[in-house]
Amino acid sequence: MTVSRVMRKPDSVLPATRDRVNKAISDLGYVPDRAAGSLHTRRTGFIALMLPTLTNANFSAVAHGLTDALRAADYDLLIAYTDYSHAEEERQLRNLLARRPEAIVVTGPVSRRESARMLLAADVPVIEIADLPSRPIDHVVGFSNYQAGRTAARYLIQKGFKRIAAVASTQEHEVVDHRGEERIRGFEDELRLSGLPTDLTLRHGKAPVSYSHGTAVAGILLERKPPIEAVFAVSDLSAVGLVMECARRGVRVPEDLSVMGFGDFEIGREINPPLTTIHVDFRALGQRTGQIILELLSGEKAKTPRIVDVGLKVLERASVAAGPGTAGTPRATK
Amino acid sequence: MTVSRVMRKPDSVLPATRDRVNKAISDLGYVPDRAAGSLHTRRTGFIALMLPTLTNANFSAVAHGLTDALRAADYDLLIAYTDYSHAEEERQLRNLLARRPEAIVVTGPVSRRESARMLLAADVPVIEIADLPSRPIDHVVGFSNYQAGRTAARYLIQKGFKRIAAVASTQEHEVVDHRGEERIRGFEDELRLSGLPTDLTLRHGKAPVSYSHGTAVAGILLERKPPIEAVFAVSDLSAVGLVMECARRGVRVPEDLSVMGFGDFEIGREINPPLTTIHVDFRALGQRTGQIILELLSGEKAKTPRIVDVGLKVLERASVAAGPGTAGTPRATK
DNA sequence: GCGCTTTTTGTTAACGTGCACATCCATCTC
DNA sequence: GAGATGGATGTGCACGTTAACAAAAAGCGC
Repeated sequence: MTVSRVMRKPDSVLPATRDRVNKAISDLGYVPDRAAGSLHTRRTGFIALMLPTLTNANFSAVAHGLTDALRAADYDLLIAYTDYSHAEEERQLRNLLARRPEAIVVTGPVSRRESARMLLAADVPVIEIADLPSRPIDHVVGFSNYQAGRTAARYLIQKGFKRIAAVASTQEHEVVDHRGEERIRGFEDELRLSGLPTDLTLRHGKAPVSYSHGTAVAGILLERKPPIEAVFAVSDLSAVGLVMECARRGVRVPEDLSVMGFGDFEIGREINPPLTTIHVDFRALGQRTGQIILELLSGEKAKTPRIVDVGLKVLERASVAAGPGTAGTPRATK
Repeated sequence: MTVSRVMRKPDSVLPATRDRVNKAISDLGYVPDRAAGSLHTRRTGFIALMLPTLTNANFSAVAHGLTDALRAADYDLLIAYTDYSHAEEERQLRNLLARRPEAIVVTGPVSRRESARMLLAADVPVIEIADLPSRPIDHVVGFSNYQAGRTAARYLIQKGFKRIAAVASTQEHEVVDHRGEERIRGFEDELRLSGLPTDLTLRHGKAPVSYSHGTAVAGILLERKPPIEAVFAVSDLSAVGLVMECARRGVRVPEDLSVMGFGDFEIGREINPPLTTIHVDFRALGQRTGQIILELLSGEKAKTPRIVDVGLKVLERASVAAGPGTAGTPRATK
């Protein structure tokens, strides 16, 4: 007991005793067992974070942001990833709950009923991030992937393009990039509103998409007749692969094909031409999530679910030009 | 107790009872508390993984590989990252140990004496990964970063280059990319052995390096007189940034400057020209680490520390040409 | 130095689970 | 039908920690 006091409120122990205890701690290399402590205090110090994958800079940024916010408060992140599989999500969720996290952060809307039931039963704050679910379980810190898609389409339409394609992964039964699909849905809806065709959407491969996705779809995309004028890729990574493959084939971006991505990955800024994309501040999203968790756990829980939209913005760079529908390309008007 | 039996050996309970229990479990959304279980069984099911950062595809690959290997055995990964800071490493380590992991995986050699002492006192298998420490604590699954550097230098020297630079991050007191430094050390040693100057090494910014590191050093590098013929970057990411900046400046790679990276990041394959680099199979490294942990924990522990070198190989791509010291460039000989 | 207050240290019990053992009940054997 | 057998279920305890309380020690005023 005195040891416990030395570690937790050193001032309540006489300096002489404290020194003796500290010596013993140091000699033995004693580190208290938090599992045992948790059992008594009912506080595990775990925050669960469920991501589709770790191999994605934006999701890593969320983890970093969360850590930033939680570091001072001595919470540990318990990270799980699902590889975009619903079955795996449910499995991982059960695992996580067995660790009694004090809050649970899940990426995007929880897909399965069973998963949602488990979350409700766990009776801890649940924060869905990186999307705005139509029927949230509890709290939300995200942005509308649907609106991201519509915004992208609107941008390309305003630029004067008519033949606009989208590229995404295929939808398999268990493995679905739900947020990517929402972007595609918004994109196609916006095209429809402008009376443009939506049958140019190209699906290939399994989520998550990466550079090779873009290189793989480039061939198919470039063969389309009449030629496609602009493409929106669900992810910058695919968009970058596409731009690179265009360079290899001698197809000029944006003169021959305009390319737009999503996610504002660092590489998009560096390639030539720099990639026009949609930016979401994922690190801030993670930090905001962390702050909300701290508020919720510090007891001042206004019971009302918090819904935070961190927004998004188009980053105009050079991979999108003006389309044939405009008076002329910026180049021509100069 | 009967509930415990239903969950762990269902056959030892009468079907009728089992059904009743399962119904209650399902109604309540009961998930057993592993912390409480661990207290009794002395098995937490945690494997600790300490990484410098999550925002690095190769380290993420290690995590994925580890998970692959451990998934079947019902272990959970407890991931911590240090942002390359020694102080943070020690802090995180203390945190991790409080969770009583059954094995601890740390990236690279443990830098601080205090950290090493804690690991020893924890009395669980320790696996140092992604390097070959000269004085390992316990087990090792890695490769020699020093040899990676020497290999890179040897490759560039054989190509006929004389003025060869290296780019890396600066060494700050607390924030050091130790493995990157090892590569630079090996690189410079090999240059020295060939009587080449080592004063062309350029340091910039704090670890970890990324694309912007490459773009930032490009200017300085290209101003050197007489001109530098080839560059080795501690990371592909920096190398890619460098190649991109060269493209913007009209400097041809590899005709005007040969560039070599390390890590075989996916983007290196996609850029133009594709990046010559050193490949290490980080996913396999993670899987191998997982296998070894399973062997060690399944009791058949041959007490002898296991030292596994997963090796590395040069991936010859187009960003390195033949140097001025050769009879001619490959292009010329054709 | 005596009684009082305050500070420091010690004791007990409980958190949720699972092993070991105890008990119970149905079935079988003779 | 009494006793033995074996399978199913229940009970007690321990794991390492900490809150609450109890006890002891130290400080203080007169």
